[in-house]
Amino acid sequence: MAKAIKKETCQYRLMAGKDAMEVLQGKWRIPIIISLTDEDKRFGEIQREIGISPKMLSQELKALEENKIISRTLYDSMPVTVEYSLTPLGRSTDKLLDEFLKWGIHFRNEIVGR
Amino acid sequence: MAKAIKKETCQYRLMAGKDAMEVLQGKWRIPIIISLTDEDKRFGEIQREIGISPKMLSQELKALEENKIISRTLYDSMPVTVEYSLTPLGRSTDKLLDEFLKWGIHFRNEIVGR
DNA sequence: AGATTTACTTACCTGAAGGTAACTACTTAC
DNA sequence: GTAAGTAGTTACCTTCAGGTAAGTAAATCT
Repeated sequence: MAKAIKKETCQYRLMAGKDAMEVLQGKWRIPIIISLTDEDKRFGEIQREIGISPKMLSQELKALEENKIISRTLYDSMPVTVEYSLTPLGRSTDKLLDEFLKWGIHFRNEIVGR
Repeated sequence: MAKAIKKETCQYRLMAGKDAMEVLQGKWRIPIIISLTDEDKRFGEIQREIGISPKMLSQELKALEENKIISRTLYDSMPVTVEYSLTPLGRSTDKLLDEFLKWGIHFRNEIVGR
């Protein structure tokens, strides 16, 4: 550990939380990952599924690619298609995602649904 | 389900993700919850621990209180102190928090630490 | 009476996040 | 050749999250 932050301390947990948030933060990162959890998808498919503009999608896909969460594959087949898929690191969010969604539903039942 | 979104569909998961993000989003929500996981704390204690300005802390605490994640208790003891603590709903983030932090560490090991 | 501590609030400012609309480039279908 | 679908890019604009700095109010210490 570079800055001598011991495991199990509050400071260590704060650092871990910050690290995770940096990658997953924002309106579109989690939705994109959810969308790609089902199956690999093309640009237009993601766009239609989560209702994002092409500009934002392009921008967020680039960021996720830089962080090795997703990968872009170009198929120079019929009309030239591009497929996005989760990398192993992207797939490693599955347990987190699961708890995240479970809690979202729990919260909705407690608060949103009064 | 008001809008007839079936469970297990992608749209349902997108909704759950959005719900959770709305509450947990931002630079300070997760850090505040982490800070209060250890033990109940006072305004100044949280402030010093996570390095937040009084304005932001006050603002975020109010938002978390409105969402029933934390509760504020006034002790009109010695110099008048205020203690913030997690509600049961706040404590219900424990598994999510755990996976979140685990993943943050995993991500750091994979990417940040090359 | 003056200084310090606790818990805030208020006013102001800046940059990043996100949105809209229009345009590009390539291919295939008609 | 022109329309339609793919996968984006570019320019511009608005909003809001977050930051800084200073002020307030009540009590306690000295």
